[in-house]
Amino acid sequence: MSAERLERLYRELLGLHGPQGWWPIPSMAGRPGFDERGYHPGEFQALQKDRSRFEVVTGAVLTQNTAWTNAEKALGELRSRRIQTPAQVRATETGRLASLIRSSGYHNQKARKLQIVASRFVGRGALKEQHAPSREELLGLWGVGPETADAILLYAFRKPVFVIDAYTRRLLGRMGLLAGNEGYDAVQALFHSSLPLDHVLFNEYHALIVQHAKVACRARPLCGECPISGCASRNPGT
DNA sequence: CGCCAGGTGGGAT
DNA sequence: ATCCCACATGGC
Repeated sequence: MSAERLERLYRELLGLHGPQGWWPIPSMAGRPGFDERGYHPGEFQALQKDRSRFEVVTGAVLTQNTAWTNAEKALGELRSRRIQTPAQVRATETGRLASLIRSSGYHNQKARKLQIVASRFVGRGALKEQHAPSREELLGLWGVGPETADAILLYAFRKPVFVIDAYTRRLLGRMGLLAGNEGYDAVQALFHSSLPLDHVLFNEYHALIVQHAKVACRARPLCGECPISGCASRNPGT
């Protein structure tokens, strides 16, 4: 079974890269006007948790098919303009929102997506963990596909759902664990049936896959740098 | 310059 | 159901 291979892969990635600590809200430290946590001094503490959670939701949309650094800049723009709550995102004129998140790419589409997603979370308690939306409800929102829905559930609401992305497919494909034509849910089922349903584990595991895909299992793989055992793709090339 | 980046929706087949 | 394409910016 692939369960052992997925368990071993996790241990190897963790040993290789160390804990990743996703979803860290990106640090704005050093930027003018921000304190060491990226917030202006004296911000209302009680709202920080909701803001932080909503920022994770926002980040999940902004990073769609986009380098995280570009999404992070857009998040910084929203933060510096105090557009940090669902109501504030919804109330911002769409064109202005788009210009603020320009660095994330697809900014016109993403501005629209953000306002739709924001609308779902407007209202008291809407961001509380016990009020987490269902996966089906998220998938019903225009602009939210399976990866974004799962990223929101896992990283914002701590639900044990494994996030499948292009990196996951590439890595597992090269390891010989995927044929290549499996759909999203089938790949996810591989993880769900092989591992304990633990949101901390899934959080760290997905982050480790991304890190490994960035430094070794790249589009052009650096197999010489990669000690992962049993990978089928340690080809002669490169 | 070309390729790649933590996808998704819509339209054609 | 499954391909194909538009959507867009920034880093290397």
